Amino acid sequence: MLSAMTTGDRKRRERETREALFIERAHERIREEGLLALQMSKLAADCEYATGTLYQHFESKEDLLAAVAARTTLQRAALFRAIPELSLGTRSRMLAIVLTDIDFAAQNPDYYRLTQYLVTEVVWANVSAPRRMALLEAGKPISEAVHAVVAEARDRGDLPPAREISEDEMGLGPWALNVGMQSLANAQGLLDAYDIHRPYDHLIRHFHALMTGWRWEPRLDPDEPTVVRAETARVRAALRDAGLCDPGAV
Amino acid sequence: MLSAMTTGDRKRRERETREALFIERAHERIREEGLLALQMSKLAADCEYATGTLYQHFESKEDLLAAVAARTTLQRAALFRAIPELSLGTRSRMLAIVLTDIDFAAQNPDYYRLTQYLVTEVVWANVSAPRRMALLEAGKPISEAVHAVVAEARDRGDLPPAREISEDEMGLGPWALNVGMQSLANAQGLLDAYDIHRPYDHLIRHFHALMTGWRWEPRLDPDEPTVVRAETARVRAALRDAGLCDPGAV
DNA sequence: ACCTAACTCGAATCGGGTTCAAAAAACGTA
DNA sequence: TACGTTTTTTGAACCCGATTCGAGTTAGGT
Repeated sequence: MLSAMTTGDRKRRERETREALFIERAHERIREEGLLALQMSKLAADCEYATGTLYQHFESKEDLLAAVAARTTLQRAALFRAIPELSLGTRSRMLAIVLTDIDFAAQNPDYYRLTQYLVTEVVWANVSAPRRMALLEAGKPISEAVHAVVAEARDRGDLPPAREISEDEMGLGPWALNVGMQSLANAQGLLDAYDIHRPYDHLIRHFHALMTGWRWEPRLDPDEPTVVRAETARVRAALRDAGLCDPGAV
Repeated sequence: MLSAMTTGDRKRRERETREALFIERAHERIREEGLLALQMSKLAADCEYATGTLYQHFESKEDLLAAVAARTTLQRAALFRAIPELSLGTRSRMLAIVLTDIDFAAQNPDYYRLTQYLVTEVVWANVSAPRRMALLEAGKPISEAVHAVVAEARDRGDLPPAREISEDEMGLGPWALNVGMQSLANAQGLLDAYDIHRPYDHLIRHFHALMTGWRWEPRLDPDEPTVVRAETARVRAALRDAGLCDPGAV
């Protein structure tokens, strides 16, 4: 009885290790050769397993991709955990969240492309329900961080009391702005066609406009480039001091 | 010589008609059965042509999808042409642009999904250069409308004079907000997980926050639901009067 | 040592996008 | 109108890669 349980445990552990190996290697291959080049049989061979074994872990290729995305989302989400505790004003902490996301996207260009591809109906339809949930779940800490900062801002009076808008709905604005800018920035040739460069600088400025529009104090004019840049630098420095930001980030 | 030219013309016309037929039918099938179900050989058979003939018009399946998207983008873009001439304040005209887009998305749910799928690196890579350009080109009238409204707002003093931001870069904010909200709203189960409903109502409120943050007059508090709703109704009415909006829209 | 259940293997299957050699049509010429 | 040449159309064959599944292997229990 006891032995059955422990050997059972070992097998489960081994299974998880193998799954992690598949996910890890898949991510490497995507980083190196792109989504296009990823092949199930090649990946299996790479890990020294048969194709069929790979399919014991993932119902489909899309399912595997979702697992890769979930793993990276977990890493990404971890970056946001400590932000609500930063010794910065609430509005600056909100900026910290945006900057953290921008930097993460810059350092993991394939992550956004993968996510974008995944949530496409065609692809999403082939992801198993548990993995969909895992992916959604993995992002929760981010919205929790946003929620906490918004709630504190209201408590402190930095943000007017809610009338008909919840914390999450308030966070939806910057979230959508972020996602949208990532999409536009990633669409090959799109922004070039409009002669728009450095999209993330614009993201930051529009973010400030949005916050100021909601009367989040201290208000900051998005059209004061010097002030905007100074605030960005200040918050980045705070992130760096707290060790929440790779020194590599611009 | 003359005859050669005229018969050549006829052939070109016939070719274009056939291409339009393919695009039209492909769109129908996508509407009815979804992107997933579209098959090149089935589509060709549906139009009573051989598979190979279809490939005389489109280099690949993705190329065909881009053509479908371009056609719909042309229709969509046409809706924006007359907006700068509307007898509304500049800020309300900006809202008119956003509302028009929301309504179009609501009436053409597959259009956004298709576009989202198309700009994915994996898919975009298989679209021929001319069609990519055609798709980008098709959207130009939209950015021209935005450009015109922003320029007029500055002229009239509704919007402070540009410091370091062009008209297009100003329009980038609402654009990103729109695209982002569409993405989030389309990602099956995502917003539900955060208990967020009616994403487009929030889009409108965040839009107002963004505009107010840029000091676009007359400023409007995004957290005054009554005022926001009234303004939405007013602008929708103006669109309807000008015949720029299907009466079916909410 | 043997039996059985669970797992692993990879060659075979399958589906659908894409190609291409043959057939048909269109065109120009005598 | 008949004939050679070029262009277009055709759809069965090809190819690629995701997925499956029956044979072979391993591990646990007796």
